[in-house]
Amino acid sequence: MSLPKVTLREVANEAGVSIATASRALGGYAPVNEEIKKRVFEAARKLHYQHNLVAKNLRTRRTFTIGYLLPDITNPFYAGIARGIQDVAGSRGYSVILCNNDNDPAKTERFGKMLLRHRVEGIIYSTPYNEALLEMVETAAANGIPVVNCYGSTRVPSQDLVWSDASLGCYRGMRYLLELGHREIAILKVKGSGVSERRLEGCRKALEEFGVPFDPSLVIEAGDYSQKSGYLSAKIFLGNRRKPSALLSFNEQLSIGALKAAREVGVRIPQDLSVIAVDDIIAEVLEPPLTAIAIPKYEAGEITAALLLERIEQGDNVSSRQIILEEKLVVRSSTQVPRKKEG
Amino acid sequence: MSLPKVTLREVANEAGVSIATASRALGGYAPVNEEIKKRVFEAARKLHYQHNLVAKNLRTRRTFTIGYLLPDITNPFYAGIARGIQDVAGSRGYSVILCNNDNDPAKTERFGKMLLRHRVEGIIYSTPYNEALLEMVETAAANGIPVVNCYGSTRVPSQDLVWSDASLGCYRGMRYLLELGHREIAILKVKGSGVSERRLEGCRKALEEFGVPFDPSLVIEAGDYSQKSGYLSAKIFLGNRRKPSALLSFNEQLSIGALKAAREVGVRIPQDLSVIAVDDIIAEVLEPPLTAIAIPKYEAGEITAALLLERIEQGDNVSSRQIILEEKLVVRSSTQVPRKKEG
DNA sequence: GTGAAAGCGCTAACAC
DNA sequence: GTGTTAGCGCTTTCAC
Repeated sequence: MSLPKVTLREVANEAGVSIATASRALGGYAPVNEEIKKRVFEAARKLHYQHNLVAKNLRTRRTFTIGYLLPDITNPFYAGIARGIQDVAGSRGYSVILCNNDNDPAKTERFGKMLLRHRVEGIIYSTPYNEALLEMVETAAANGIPVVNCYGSTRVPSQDLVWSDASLGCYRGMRYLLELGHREIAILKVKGSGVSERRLEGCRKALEEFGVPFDPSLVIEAGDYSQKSGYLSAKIFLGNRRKPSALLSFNEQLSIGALKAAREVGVRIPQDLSVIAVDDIIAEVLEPPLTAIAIPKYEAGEITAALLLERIEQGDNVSSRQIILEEKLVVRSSTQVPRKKEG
Repeated sequence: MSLPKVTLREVANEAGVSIATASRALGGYAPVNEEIKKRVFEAARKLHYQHNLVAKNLRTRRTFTIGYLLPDITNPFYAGIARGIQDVAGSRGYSVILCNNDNDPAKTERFGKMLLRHRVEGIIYSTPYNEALLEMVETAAANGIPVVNCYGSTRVPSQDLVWSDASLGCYRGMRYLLELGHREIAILKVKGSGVSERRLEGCRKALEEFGVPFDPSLVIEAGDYSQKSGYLSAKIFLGNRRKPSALLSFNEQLSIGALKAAREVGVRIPQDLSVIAVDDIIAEVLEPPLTAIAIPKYEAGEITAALLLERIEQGDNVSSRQIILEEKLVVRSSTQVPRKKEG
């Protein structure tokens, strides 16, 4: 392969100056005679010189690279965050290495080590708790490389954290349903999920404000955040004698399953059942287009990256920050006023 | 920040051996006395030594890093490819730097240069043609770093190319409709798209095999691959006197728009109109679940990465390869036999 | 302003 | 098997 790699030495020779001068001219590290500068640039162009960042990084002990540890880039939620991160990192001259860990501790450990060895200058993570993640964060901290949490484990103490207010989001959704006149509102949550608990809090707060007693029997617990779980859970509550007039589900995938179940048993949306889903990835193209509680993934990514770069560049002497973004309600056609009660 | 960074020197001192021996022990570059080896590992562990890849990379002139140039990771199509790439790269010890260029020549140029300066060992691209892309590919080639095209510009000559057979995919979709008995089949393509032309070829081949004359008036040209274009185009053909019994659309987003238009004018799917879409990202959760022609994005990513790594490791003396994957038909409920013609 | 030289942290000859 | 030494390609004192 490859032609003889051209280094600063060649450029310097071609321009008839020392390596140091060539470096200074090209890198703008120190003032260089204009005429010489021109000669150096000309030589570099002519030889197709490509600045070797590996060498530079070794010498300067900086890499302008950060790592992003996420479950799966194929999940649009994380893709949104990733894009936000990359946009601000890129605009400030940093590259980012993506690591899909599938929430697998073994992969987390492998990638974590890899990032540290690559001497990334900072790490962002969006993954749930496990031992390997905790250890990664700790050794990173011990090595003085900042770590910021963006929708990742709340059980891992990290310097900065970016999330959105799950409680507020659901408070808003619930309020909207209550304002429409709904009083029997089913809630589709996920068992054992901390976020689900916070969402539930928001719901309760709204109910309280409307003087509607919280009814635990209207809370359905799905096994996980999947379409299938949503489908199965919805089948159960749709089969009950009790007919809620609205459903607030804590995840888009769950809602898709619920929609399918509703269609199968002839429950029309929104005429028979109003539906709100958390997250707004494909809600708009579903049938009917879903009223949704939108999570600001892209903005979260941007802000997270900004916090990280600040720590990298200003040094690590800032106290830890928690940024909680808002989740907004996007009203579409899956919600309407409830039908009058029969009987 | 940071504790005094521990280097091989410290580890060697701690273990009471030379730097070279420590390096050999840790890196497994050469046989080392078992007992000494143990001492070195123990010292490394004790000091929390992290192998410095920047230094190693400079010395060995390798980086085990590749670059992936794509339009936008937020687009599930590219996210699928990216995941395939990262999985095989990761499993073979390579990291990948993602670059979202939004098809913007300026970004393409910036990222291209950045990758070369980082001394990536190979580049994969999935972006349409522009001058900057062409130049990037050429300078990479000139520097001996292999470049592989995965669903990227067919106008840029590259060493290897991975695509799927657009013509075959649509041939299969068309055949399926014809087998069901459809004879008036509308085709929703995109103006000025090379892929669309190949898809059209597949359609014509199927029609020919069934002895059904190709009718250009059934081909609708959308302005681009967006929902809105699909909606507008569908509105037009649904309003015509001529009522095709089926629609084959060359993109999922187009189909979503078409579905919406159909609902608005009371055309039921599949009773009044059978629909097939190309690509299978959210086709399953649409209403009705769409029969789709699936594009093997993940597999394409895997294969592309494998080809690239092969070139990196075996050297560049293989002749160029073109891998054309199959697109498969996934039958769901948006297609059925046509209704009998009225009158 | 410019050049000589040291050295970032590692690996790989080369001797022993 | 092990140690000594010479770089990888840069940036950055330090002299001039």
